[in-house]
Amino acid sequence: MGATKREHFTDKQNAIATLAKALGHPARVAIMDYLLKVDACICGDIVTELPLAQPTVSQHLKELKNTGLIKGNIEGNTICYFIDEKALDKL
Amino acid sequence: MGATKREHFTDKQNAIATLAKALGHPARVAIMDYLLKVDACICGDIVTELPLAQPTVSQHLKELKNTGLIKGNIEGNTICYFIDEKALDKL
DNA sequence: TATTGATATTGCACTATTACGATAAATATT
DNA sequence: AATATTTATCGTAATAGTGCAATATCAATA
Repeated sequence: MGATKREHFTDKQNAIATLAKALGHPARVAIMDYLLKVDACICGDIVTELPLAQPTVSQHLKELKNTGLIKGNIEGNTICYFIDEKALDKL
Repeated sequence: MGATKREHFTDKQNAIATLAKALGHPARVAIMDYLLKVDACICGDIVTELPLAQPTVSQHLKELKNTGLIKGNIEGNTICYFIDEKALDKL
């Protein structure tokens, strides 16, 4: 074994667990903190802000995006990330 | 690599992440659900309630206890688990 | 005290997560 | 078009988490 048995739990329990898991890493908490503070920013700012390499940050951003906590707008060369207020309400 | 670089983040960010991580598994959400519903119960009830083997449940209970979300009173042969209201307030 | 019952711990197999260098992809600039 | 800039993806090493059978522990009871 080794994999979480999600199918044995309710949708609501899985939904809460998924949201909680997304915030279960300090880097992702730090990203949310930062986005709350600056309202919206480009990805590069977050990479500068965090003590992690760019690919690692990109990976964390992807996870936050996948759980719907943040969204990203492509603006030419850069990507503007911001918190999805709807998702934030769930918390 | 592979381990979370906790030392690079603030205490608050790590504290939030630790709490969130504890709730980042549906089994642990289910345990909290159950304890909220019945107020307090003995460990065996949780094992019966969950679709997981006893050692696995015991492990999840340990994690919840370690993060301070629940507490356990030894009552003779059994252990009575209940939610720590103080910890719940943090959420 | 031998047995039963409840919970915890150990040991192990398996899967998932974290981190980062290298590199790709795509737009902007020269 | 060539180059620089920004972000994503790939590949991979290291660590962490999940689940369970077997077993240990410890109180209750026969």
